[in-house]
Amino acid sequence: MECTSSPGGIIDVPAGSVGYLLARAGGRAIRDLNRALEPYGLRSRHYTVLSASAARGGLSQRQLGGVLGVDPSAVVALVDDLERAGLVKREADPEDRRTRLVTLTERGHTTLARARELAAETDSALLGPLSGTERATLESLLRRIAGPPG
Amino acid sequence: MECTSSPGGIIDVPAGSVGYLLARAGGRAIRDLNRALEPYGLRSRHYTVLSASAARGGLSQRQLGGVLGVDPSAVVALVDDLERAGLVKREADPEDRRTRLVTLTERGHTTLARARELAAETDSALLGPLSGTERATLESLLRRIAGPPG
DNA sequence: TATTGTTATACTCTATAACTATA
DNA sequence: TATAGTTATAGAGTATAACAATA
Repeated sequence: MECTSSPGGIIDVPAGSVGYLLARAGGRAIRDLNRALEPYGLRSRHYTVLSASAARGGLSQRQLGGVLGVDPSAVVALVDDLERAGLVKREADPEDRRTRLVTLTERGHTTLARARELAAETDSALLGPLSGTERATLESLLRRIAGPPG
Repeated sequence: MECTSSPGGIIDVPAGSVGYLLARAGGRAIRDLNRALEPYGLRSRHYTVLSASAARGGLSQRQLGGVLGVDPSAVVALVDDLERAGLVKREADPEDRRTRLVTLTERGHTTLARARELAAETDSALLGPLSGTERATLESLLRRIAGPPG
């Protein structure tokens, strides 16, 4: 009977453990990023929406949901938050009046830049125990298994 | 403007992306395992409780929470479910009448064995794109960053 | 008829505080 | 007083169905 309080590491990992380790590390990554973004009134989901909108320049909400693997109804709430904070605008699509193109405001771009820094710092803290090449290896392996959204 | 429907892979990953990839892969792992366990009326959290209880043989609920990184109040609900399903028992601790030792029933052991198989299959499916050595590398890297529970 | 955005709803997960019985 | 278990509750995340406007 050793280390029952376990304050230093993972002791009992179920067989079939890689999924468990992924879920645990992923949960930690989200919690850490949420904490870092808290002063800006944002959460990690807002950051991904902001980032995807900037990268594509005027995505519809349906496209946002597809790219990020988020349900369209959830996208509505996230864009609501960002619009209320003045970080994005919903603009009319001249080609289809059903869709609303999400674009970043100037303030949205500056906030995104700051959020990127915070995300990079959070990543560095999480990956602290790993060397540079090990981090690259991990990212490469994760990209191959993370698969499509959903 | 390429692949806006993105049915084949992750296209727009925010900078500071390893955490994002971890969260995405971890979410997928949990969803897949939950789906596999559904016919048994269990979810992934039940499986970890079952597995940890078997490995240590008679853990208190407080210890379970510590080992798994789950809040004690959540442990109560999980053990309630498992006890109702006849998979675990709450036994009196002869040394401290406050604590209740969680142990597996015979049926709990057989169910755990089956759940282990399903978890291993789920892991294999998730890690399908990776070779054996790559899987080992991934697991090793994850163990170093997953850190203590919580 | 199909699709976009939207609302409403529900269930899981997580986290916190407070209560009880024991220590 | 401190701890183990428990209860209640609230928030975030996720998923589904249905509806209005538009295609």
